[in-house]
Amino acid sequence: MRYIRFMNTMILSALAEPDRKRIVESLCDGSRSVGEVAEKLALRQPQASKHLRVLSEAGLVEVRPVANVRIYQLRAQPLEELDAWIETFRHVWEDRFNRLDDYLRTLHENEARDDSEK
Amino acid sequence: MRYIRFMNTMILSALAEPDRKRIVESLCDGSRSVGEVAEKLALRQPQASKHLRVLSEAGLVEVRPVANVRIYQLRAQPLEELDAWIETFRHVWEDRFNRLDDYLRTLHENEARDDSEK
DNA sequence: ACAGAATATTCCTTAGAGGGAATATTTACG
DNA sequence: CGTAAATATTCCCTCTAAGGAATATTCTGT
Repeated sequence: MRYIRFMNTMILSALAEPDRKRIVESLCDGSRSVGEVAEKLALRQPQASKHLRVLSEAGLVEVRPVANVRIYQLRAQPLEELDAWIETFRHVWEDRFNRLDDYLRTLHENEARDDSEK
Repeated sequence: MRYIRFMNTMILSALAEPDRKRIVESLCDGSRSVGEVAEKLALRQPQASKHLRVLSEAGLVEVRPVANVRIYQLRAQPLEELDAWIETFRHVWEDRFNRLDDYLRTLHENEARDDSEK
């Protein structure tokens, strides 16, 4: 089976950390400085910085230095990739025939040894 | 800020493990027994079993015993949740005004101390 | 060049995840 | 009931990730 898009697990593990997921969510409505992120999410500055680093290395955010402040904002690409990847599974929750397929497959499984099915 | 759907980080960390992500992808086109999963992905049986357990606890798959075989298949709900969650960010890669917004916000940031803006 | 923000990094420690190997469990079947 | 196949679990070990505290770095303004 072939998948349309490449989906890096780095993105997923970056998002798998609760605080980092919160950071990403908080950046959803605009960019923020490290201090703002830390304050808003009640994180200590070093932890905010570390998390933002991981997010940055995963490509989920990008930095922009402004005065003596660093503004972080979401990057579109990995989010789009994730969206495309999950799209691959859309049929799982839309196809009504999945259950039937699986049922037939189960029977097949069950009688594979007998080789007696169609 | 409020988010439409609840998105469990357990789902994300389950998917963050490369082999587990492969398992999920391999279940995309139908259910499979543990043995099939293990063979197809060149995993040892115990590891396949352990990974499937984690996926199961995250709600990503469900089991169905058939004969002396256990058939695993994807569950729709968490995938749908993930889709809904990522949907929250759609504007990030669609809005053309994001950059402008961010630029304005940057200026705001820069002058916040002066308290000179509205 | 200096002082003081804002941010990044380092070091240390700890908790948890994941693999390997061995073993337990379940189920079908004779 | 005993055996064999399929699967789950346990134990042990290692490696990495994450937090805390302290410190280094970078940038701005003077």
